[in-house]
Amino acid sequence: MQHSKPGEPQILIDLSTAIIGTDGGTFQCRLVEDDTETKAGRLPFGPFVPDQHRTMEIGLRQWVGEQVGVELGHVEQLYTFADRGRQHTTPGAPHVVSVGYLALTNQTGGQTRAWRDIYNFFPWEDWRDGEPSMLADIIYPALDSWLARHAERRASARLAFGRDGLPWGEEYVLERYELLYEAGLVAEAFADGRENAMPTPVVPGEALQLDHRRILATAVGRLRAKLKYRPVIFDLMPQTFTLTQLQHTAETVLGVTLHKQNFRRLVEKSGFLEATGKMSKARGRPAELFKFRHQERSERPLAGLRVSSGRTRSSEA
Amino acid sequence: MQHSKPGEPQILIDLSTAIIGTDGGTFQCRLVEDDTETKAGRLPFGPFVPDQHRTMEIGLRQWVGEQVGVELGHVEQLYTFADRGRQHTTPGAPHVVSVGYLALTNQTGGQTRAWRDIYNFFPWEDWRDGEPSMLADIIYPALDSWLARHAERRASARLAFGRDGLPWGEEYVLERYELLYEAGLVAEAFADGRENAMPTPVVPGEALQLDHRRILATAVGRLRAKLKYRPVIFDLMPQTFTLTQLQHTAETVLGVTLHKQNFRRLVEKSGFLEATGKMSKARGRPAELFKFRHQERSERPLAGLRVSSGRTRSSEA
DNA sequence: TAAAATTATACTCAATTTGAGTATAAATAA
DNA sequence: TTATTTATACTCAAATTGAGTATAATTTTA
Repeated sequence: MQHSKPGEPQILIDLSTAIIGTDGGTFQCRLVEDDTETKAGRLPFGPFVPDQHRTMEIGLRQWVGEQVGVELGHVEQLYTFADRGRQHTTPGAPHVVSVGYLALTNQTGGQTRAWRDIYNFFPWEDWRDGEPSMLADIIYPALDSWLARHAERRASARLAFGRDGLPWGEEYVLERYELLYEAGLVAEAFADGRENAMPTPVVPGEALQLDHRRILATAVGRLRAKLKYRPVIFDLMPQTFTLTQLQHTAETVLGVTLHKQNFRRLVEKSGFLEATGKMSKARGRPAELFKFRHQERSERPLAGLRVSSGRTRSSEA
Repeated sequence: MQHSKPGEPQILIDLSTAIIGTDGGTFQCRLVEDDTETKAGRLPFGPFVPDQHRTMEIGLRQWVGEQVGVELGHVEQLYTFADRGRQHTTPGAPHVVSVGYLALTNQTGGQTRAWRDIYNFFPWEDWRDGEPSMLADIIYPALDSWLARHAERRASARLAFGRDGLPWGEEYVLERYELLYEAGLVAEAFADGRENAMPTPVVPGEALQLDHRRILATAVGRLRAKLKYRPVIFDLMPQTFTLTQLQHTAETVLGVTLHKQNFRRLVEKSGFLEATGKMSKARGRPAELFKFRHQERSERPLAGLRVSSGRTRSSEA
């Protein structure tokens, strides 16, 4: 039939995991600390070794355990990336295919250097204080100039960035990052030797090693989309929490602000919460502490959070 | 770092594509004709050869072109399967990982032996005439007997099959198939040598080679889910079509019947359709022919079809 | 050829959901 | 003790959804 003959170049599969958590109002991703300060960060990753790993998930849990030792909640496969030119490119070396995973955790060490704010890597994704000014100031001009020479990509750009009156779809994180990459506006495009890449990245935002920023973008996009139809948000929460904490977590992930009273209504009606009777002590009126009904996770089929962004934080003030 | 040493077993990546189309009321998948009648069918597939394929999509298009020659519309990656024991298991042979793809087409040769009705493989998924009786007669008793010994899987089974008053979620196609596999109730479980597998498949439904029925289940589940928030249905339609044809296609894919007047309202409001002014000639009152506005595909962000099943076809009669 | 059957399309209407508030309560901070 | 902060309850109009009824334009059949 059509199977590869021996002697053909070896394929190596890397398992890379974007471990995501939140801490107060920050949206965090766990990086590996073993690299020098000067080099770009990286996600925990390692090869899939079929002899040792019965499944890929077993493999990734090994690498996560060895490299960062975070306890994982929800784990899901994201996408398999195999395009040439987005990986280690040592000639003669095996071709590397990377399988990206998303993992959620509720233990974030807010202080550690290893937990980084995800919006460092995608500053244009955080709309909690309104539309980031860098879009109009930097990204749109640069993108438009590239689009002038690539008219065929205009429709994708309009959809991804919500131009011409289209809404900003918070889940199109990957589509936006890939357009910026394609247009040569992010650092990785230069590293990968794209002919049109700018020698200095035009768009603000920190790079990661290899294709790890692409995997992280996939993870954030998937998480934002999933939040709306599955109760995954609870994997990011501590044992008990107030409704405001829950809302802040949702806002942090989605990168938008939500209407407080309607958020409560939605989430209370969903049946996922159980009041503990205890109260939180902070400033202002104490709030009731809730916990997630693990039972219900399998019971209720969908129900999650829909976005209907209230006012922005700035206009609230 | 942690890369695989030379001498470790080779990895081979297979690219397998579920090509899906519809023809009138049937939901079809393209199989390869090269196999003997007695053997189970298979999807077009072949290895990913990095030297020849710049991307996996290029690879899959080659195998599809050579093996079935169908013109593909929308193409999307589904999932990467790597578990041991679900693949060629010749000892010493390279470990096979398969990357499944979904492709949509509007050219289905309804007559050919190669185009098979998808509901042959998943007869429990077709609810257009109401709940298939095999669920109550065969599947639930067998599953319950297995669940008695595997209480930890009960919650998943309730969600997947909509037991105990939960709704039947038409998109959980993969979850249902995998549960049946796990319970040893489908033919592939026996072929893969699961200890608990029944020697004769308990549940009706034709098998496919290798893990191809699993890939097809993933494809159907993804397609059903996607139909609700993206205008992918138009990739299954001919150039022009009536609203009834469009509805039948949606019903065929989703496996449920829909309320006619509300379907019209939804789809007309969506802005994806353009009237051609021409009329179809058939029985009854002629219907207006519409075409899809390709422009709008990128304009409108989401909007698709929500399921709110009307009456079943049987209760309609 | 007229009535029956078939299919398409227009329109209605109540129930529910959503978006955007106002009002009030219970704490801490000035 | 008054202001500030945060939480929670409740309202209300607009939009969407689910489930019809009514009627129009064909073909089939008696």
